[in-house]
Amino acid sequence: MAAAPHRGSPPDSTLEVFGDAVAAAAARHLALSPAASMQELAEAAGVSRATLFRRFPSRAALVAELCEAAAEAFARAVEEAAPADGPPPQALARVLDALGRLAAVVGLLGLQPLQEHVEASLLARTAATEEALRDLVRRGQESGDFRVEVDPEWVLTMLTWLLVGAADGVRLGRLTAGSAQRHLAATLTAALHRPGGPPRHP
Amino acid sequence: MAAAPHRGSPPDSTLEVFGDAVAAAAARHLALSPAASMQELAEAAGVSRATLFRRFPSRAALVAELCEAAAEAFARAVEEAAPADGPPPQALARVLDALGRLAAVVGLLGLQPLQEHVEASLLARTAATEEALRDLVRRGQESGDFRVEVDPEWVLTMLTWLLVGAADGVRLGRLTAGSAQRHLAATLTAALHRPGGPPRHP
DNA sequence: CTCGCGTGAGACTTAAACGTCTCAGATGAG
DNA sequence: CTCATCTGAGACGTTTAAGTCTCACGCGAG
Repeated sequence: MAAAPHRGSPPDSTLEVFGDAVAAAAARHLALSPAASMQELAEAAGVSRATLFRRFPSRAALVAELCEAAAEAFARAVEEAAPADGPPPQALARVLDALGRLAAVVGLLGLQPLQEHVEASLLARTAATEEALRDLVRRGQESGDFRVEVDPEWVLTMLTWLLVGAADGVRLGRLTAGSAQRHLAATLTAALHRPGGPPRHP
Repeated sequence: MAAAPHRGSPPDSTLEVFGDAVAAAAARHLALSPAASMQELAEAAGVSRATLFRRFPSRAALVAELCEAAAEAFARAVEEAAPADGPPPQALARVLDALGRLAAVVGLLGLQPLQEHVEASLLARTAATEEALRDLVRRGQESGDFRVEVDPEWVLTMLTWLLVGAADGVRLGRLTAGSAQRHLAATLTAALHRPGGPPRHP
């Protein structure tokens, strides 16, 4: 009987990422339990299995749609943080702040086993975003703010997997969302910033 | 647990972790493809499905055994690095060196979806190891070598997931095993070490 | 040569999940 | 009131992979 419990103000940021409540609930459950069946996902979303199939033609389509929404959110967050603008340290801070808030939402979806072509499509969607982040790293290295010995590729790896780790730590109750976000930012900052002094512009 | 067929000189470090060649091959394939069927795993190991079932009574048993071997290797590597001995910076370096070499072997197995009780058993096995690592962090903080604002819990999270990330980066061809290991160590070191000066012992 | 052991091949049963379909009840608009 | 629509419940067929079993082959030991 509980179709759409629209109450006062849903503090749930997954909603705005995944569009509707069913998708959001399914995403949450799928993140905790990657092998969940359509039955389980329907229960988690509070609808019947039939309704879930009406909304998503197949399980693969469901997973693909959720992962694409997550990738989209990731890409938009980075874009809005404008990594190409202003001094690299500040740009990095903006990016980390934006991504930290996404951890709980999209982190664990990164673990989802995907079909080949879906994974390729996701990589294609985020390729430009990743390149923008690599550019930021290189820009900071040229300006003297960031360590030159850090591979931009490793920065992407850190970003991706520490996001997942933050989400997992929160899931296991080992970290709070706030502390995870702070530690994520602090770690990336420490890894990138040169220990000595910031810039020198000859 | 069958006997180990010791032949000439296997250059494959997965062998010594997983005991026999069948288990090692299955582990490698399972890491790349977490949803692989017994058919696929048998082919990857170069044996028939029947033989795979003779070696492992069920798929769950296979996954459990591989993950337990990985956890065992992780725990042993940390123990042998003696995190409680000597100055914290050196102890940390030993631990990171040992774990970096394990990345390719055990990293991706951490992603495996496990049954509840198996996961619990793994966590129980590694609890002491994790506590030893937390102790190392705290010891370094008390000695003034490490930043006090870093949560030991976050260090474990970083360690775990950057290990996975390193393995994944190598799998995707984005990083080489050597560079991944170096970056892993550099990142943890940068995240932990105090930027100013090492110790002060009043 | 012959025995015994392990392996590969493949048939078979079972279990679980996917995906389709139908039908009855609830709800809201006109 | 009536109709259109959406939903839940559940039956149903299909597929896929797990797990079991049998049998024939190869190979080394005695």
